Amino acid sequence: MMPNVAPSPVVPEPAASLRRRAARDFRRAGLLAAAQKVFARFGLDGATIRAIALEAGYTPGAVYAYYDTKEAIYADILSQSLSALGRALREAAAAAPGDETRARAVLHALYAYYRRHPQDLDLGFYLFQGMRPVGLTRDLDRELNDRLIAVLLVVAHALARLGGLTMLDAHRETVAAACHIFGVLLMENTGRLKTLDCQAGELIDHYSDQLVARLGARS
Amino acid sequence: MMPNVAPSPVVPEPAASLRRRAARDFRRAGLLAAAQKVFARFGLDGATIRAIALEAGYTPGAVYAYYDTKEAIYADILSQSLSALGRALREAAAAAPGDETRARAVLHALYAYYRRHPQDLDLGFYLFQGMRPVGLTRDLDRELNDRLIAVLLVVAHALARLGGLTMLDAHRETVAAACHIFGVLLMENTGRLKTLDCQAGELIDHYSDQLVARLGARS
Amino acid sequence: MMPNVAPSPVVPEPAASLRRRAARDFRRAGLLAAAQKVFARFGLDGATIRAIALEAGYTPGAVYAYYDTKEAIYADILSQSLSALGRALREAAAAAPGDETRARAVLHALYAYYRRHPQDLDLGFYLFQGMRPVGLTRDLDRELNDRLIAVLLVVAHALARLGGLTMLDAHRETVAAACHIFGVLLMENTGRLKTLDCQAGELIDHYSDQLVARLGARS
Amino acid sequence: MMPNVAPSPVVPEPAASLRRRAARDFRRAGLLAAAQKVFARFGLDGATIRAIALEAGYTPGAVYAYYDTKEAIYADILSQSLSALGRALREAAAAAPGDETRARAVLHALYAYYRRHPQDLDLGFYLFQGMRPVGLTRDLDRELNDRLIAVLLVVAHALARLGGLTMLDAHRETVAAACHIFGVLLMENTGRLKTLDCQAGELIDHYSDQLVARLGARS
DNA sequence: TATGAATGAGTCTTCATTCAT
DNA sequence: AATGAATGAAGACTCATTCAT
Repeated sequence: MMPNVAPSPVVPEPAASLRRRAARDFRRAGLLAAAQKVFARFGLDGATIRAIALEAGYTPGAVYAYYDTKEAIYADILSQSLSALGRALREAAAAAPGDETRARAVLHALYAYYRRHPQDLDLGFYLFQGMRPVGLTRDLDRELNDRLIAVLLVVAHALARLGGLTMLDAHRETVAAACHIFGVLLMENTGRLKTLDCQAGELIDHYSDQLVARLGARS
Repeated sequence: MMPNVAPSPVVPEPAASLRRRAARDFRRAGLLAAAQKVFARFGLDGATIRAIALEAGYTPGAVYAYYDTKEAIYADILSQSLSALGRALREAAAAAPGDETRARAVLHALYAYYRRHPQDLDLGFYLFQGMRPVGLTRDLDRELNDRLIAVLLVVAHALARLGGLTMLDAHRETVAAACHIFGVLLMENTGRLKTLDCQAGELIDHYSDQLVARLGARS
Repeated sequence: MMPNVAPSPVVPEPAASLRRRAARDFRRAGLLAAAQKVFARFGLDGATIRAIALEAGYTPGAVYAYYDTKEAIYADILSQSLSALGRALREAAAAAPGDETRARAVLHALYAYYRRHPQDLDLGFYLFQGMRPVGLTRDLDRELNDRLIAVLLVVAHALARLGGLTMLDAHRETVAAACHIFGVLLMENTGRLKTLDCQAGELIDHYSDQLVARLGARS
Repeated sequence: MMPNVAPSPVVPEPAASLRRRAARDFRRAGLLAAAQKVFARFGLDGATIRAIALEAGYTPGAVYAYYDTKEAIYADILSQSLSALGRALREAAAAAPGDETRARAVLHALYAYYRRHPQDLDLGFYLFQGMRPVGLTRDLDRELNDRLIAVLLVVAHALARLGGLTMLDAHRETVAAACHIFGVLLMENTGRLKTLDCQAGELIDHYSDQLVARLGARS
């Protein structure tokens, strides 16, 4: 599940093996990039193995040298997505001058990331529901979960600092905020927000304002 | 039964016709129930015509005597769902003694309904995105939208009363609350909430408290 | 196969039976008319039993009280069509003042009939090819053939008179002319004539001119 | 075989690729042959994807590796047919010593070709009517039309030479002749000619005689 | 006589996956 | 490692026909 990082072997690998492994990882990365592209363009339904393979310059059969299953590709995409999201949040947090700004920035970054990558939300929520006939392995699911927790930790830290909260309380606020943001994104992506004549950005700001006010008042 | 007399269209239908119509509606309802069951068990993807037909004790072809299209079945499920939701909300509103209680009750009812019917949320959000290649008819989409708006109106009324809001402001608060609730449900249904060690009910209550406090303070 | 003519019984039928039979024939005629209408509007492929039944105000099952098979309906349509064509030809022949005019008129009538009823040509040629897995009964096929011969006899008479031909020679010329006319119709109906920038009417006239000139010169 | 060297697009293809392409073409040809066989045996309606696939020794899905669509197969059959017809006509024209003989030979070749391939006429006329709900692409239709025109040009040339006609007049005569020949074929293929006790060959000869006589007299 | 519910065999088409090469 | 041919199971949908009522 962490295909980009070569496992640190206890005994150093022979050079040829290393080279091969590196080459393999490189090609796998290309495949993944192709999958992401296809996925972003055509969504869950359109992301067929054939389409991904072609985008990557392969034939369908070749894909199975790198991934056992279509779901495995999805999982890898999601994994990458969570990494990217983590990076985006950390950057947002780092760039913000004060506690209040940081809290706002982090929340907005969470929204902005999925706004730019709407399909990733689909993946995250609708592919890996755990009850799927052919879902992910437990290991995979757990790993993705851990990754999500790590990501949200960035938010929690920002909120904890702002409100002087315990990490437990900050966690609760973070989850609540995440729910809100994902809810807004869901409504937006499915066109309901337009139907209801509301703007996603305003809803997010509104929520941020309230949250920041509430937490700011505590300290 | 006067079989030789053509029914004059103004007078009530002959008994036989009525009976037949009733029988047909009954079977159609059975089909719908089967569809709902299949749907709840296997999700959007698993709800194939074949599966629905078999669940209802039919062959696939028979389904088309009742619904022209797979989407039509979905639409009917969603339509029924929205009706039921509307009823639930109105009951909740009616049963509540005061403004504050009513606001809380309505929000909770919205949450509770979809908690009991998780797949209906999928339907609502993922089938009728409006941008699907072969989605619903425009008419159907509009009808369902109108229905959703009508349902949310019950919430808006409750919030307006509580906070002395204009209907426009109440609408905005309603949409925000809906986003929150749907976000919580999304996280819960996909198992994320358990992973993150949070309880949906608490999140909803938390939000309600805040909202009620905020609106209650205004009046 | 001659559903419009009640068989002359040796012993007179009881009145009730007669009435019933007449009623039945009447309804069967309605069905046939509906079939013709559907057929003319939607062509071979579109003429489903359901469509025919609905057009006639029946349900699909009812059709089978009058026709054993879809093909039987087709046969009946074709039979009627041949009758109508015969009538048209005889009228054309009767109305024409001289031999030359009559020959021309009859040929033109043949063309004009199928121009007005293009689907009947389809029926005549493409349904009853004799090699079909489920075609017509031998009897039916023979009857239709006899009918066609009778129709062409009108043409043959006209040509015989004009050219002073034996009936055998006239028959050959008739068949040749029929081939030509059907060929033109085929090309026209399938859009080839437009593609090739020719006009059906001119082609027919051209052929008539030549034929009349040739035969007229003999006598 | 130099598998590590990417083929530079200008230089000739590597042998392996060529071989594969040839193999593919071979199988595609096999599929086409199967389609033609099925088509000849069972006609338009009987030529289902399943039947074609089975005849070729494939499963239905495999067909789609070679043809995107059922119509595409039809189009290919027709295309091949038109090529073969063109060849036949050119050969007939080339082999004939004088103008008169050539005109006769070409007309007869047109007849003879479709006599040997009766189903190709069906295809030509009944599949590509241009008004079908889901017919061919415009491009394909146009291409096939152009091909038909090119084929008929061979006939037109022969007639023009014989009669000293302008190409426009020759074209008209060609279309007229084609109508006649197709009409005869239609009557023959559907068994009407036998019923009417006529011989296709004689009809064609008769028409040729007349035409040749008429045109020959002009020059 | 007519209904209308239901069947069953069929239509084209898609696609993840396998496997010999 | 990669190909690409092929499978097999599935998808939605159609329709002539049957049959209990």
